[in-house]
Amino acid sequence: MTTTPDDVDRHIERWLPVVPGLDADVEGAVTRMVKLIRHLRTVKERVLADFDLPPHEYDTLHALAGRRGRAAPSDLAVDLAVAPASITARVDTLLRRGFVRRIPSTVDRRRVDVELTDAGQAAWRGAMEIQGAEEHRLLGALTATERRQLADLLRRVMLVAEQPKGD
Amino acid sequence: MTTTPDDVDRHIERWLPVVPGLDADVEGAVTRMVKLIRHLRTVKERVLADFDLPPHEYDTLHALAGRRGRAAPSDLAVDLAVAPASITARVDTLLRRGFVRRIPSTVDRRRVDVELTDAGQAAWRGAMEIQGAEEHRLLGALTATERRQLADLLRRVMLVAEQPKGD
DNA sequence: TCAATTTACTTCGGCATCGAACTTTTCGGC
DNA sequence: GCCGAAAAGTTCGATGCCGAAGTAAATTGA
Repeated sequence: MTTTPDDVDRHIERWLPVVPGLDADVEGAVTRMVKLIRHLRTVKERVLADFDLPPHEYDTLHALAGRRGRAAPSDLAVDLAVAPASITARVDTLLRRGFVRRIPSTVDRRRVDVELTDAGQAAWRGAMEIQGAEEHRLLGALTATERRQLADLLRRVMLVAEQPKGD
Repeated sequence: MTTTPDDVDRHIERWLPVVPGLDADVEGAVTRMVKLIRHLRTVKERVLADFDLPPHEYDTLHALAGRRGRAAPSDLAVDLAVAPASITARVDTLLRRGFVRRIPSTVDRRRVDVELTDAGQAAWRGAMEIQGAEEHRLLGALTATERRQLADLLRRVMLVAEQPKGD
């Protein structure tokens, strides 16, 4: 019963007088997700700095690895939820660092696949192996059963988010 | 038992062969948080577009409102987790729209408080009242008890995130 | 009292992002 | 086959952001 309050409990207390209709559980869940994700992003940036990899470059390598080392720019744009123009810029700088190469398609001459080089693969894997340690540290606050519970609750919320509002 | 799989389940299945050591519950929880927050941000942007308010302008008004309509730029920088230089720029444009005014402090002439005007207050409140509807729609997938459960699980994770790693 | 330090904010330069316009190539209907 | 529409990728211009340097004012302490 006597659970320790966190930053978000204080946050909500501070906002209640300003917005009377506030639901502590809804606002609490959403705000905690925002802060947790921001925390993970911050830690990730610190880790990547040691590898001399800006986050957006790492993310691009990561997306490529997820496509088994080869993908079209438009695929990467979708996977990374980023404008196609940004992919062009990212690939340009990764090219200069020798982490990827551009391979013009022979069957469809509009397309130019992007491929991970060995150096790119190595850079990604090196940074990746440290990635996720912080996620496990945080989620280690829960038991295995509770982690499953959390993942399941979030899945049910996700399913609503995936449905367009009009349905 | 036969829960419907969501995008994240497919995401994890796709990544398992690439990263064998993947924990489905940890990765699932984190990825769902990322995607849910992104979804909420997207919807928020759509809502704000109707009010002709770029998100960062709204956020600034929101932070000001949370300080009861008056705050120092440095306070806003902390609340918004943004560089002080960005606050200057944001206040400049809000000034042009008549949503805030700068009030030089009489006691400490380095300080320049930022104050919400009536127009700014109205713009914020107007957009705010629609804000959160989507949060409630998503969290509506759960019962009140489950929402409390979710908030509680996330609080325990938050408490770990708040502690510096060195402890 | 006054010089050194600290604090508050702004200006500046560089980078990443985006939407829109553009080029090239392919596809579809007739 | 051929012409208009669609698609893939790039270029361009504008915007927001940040870190670092700059300015001005207050505080500290000898």
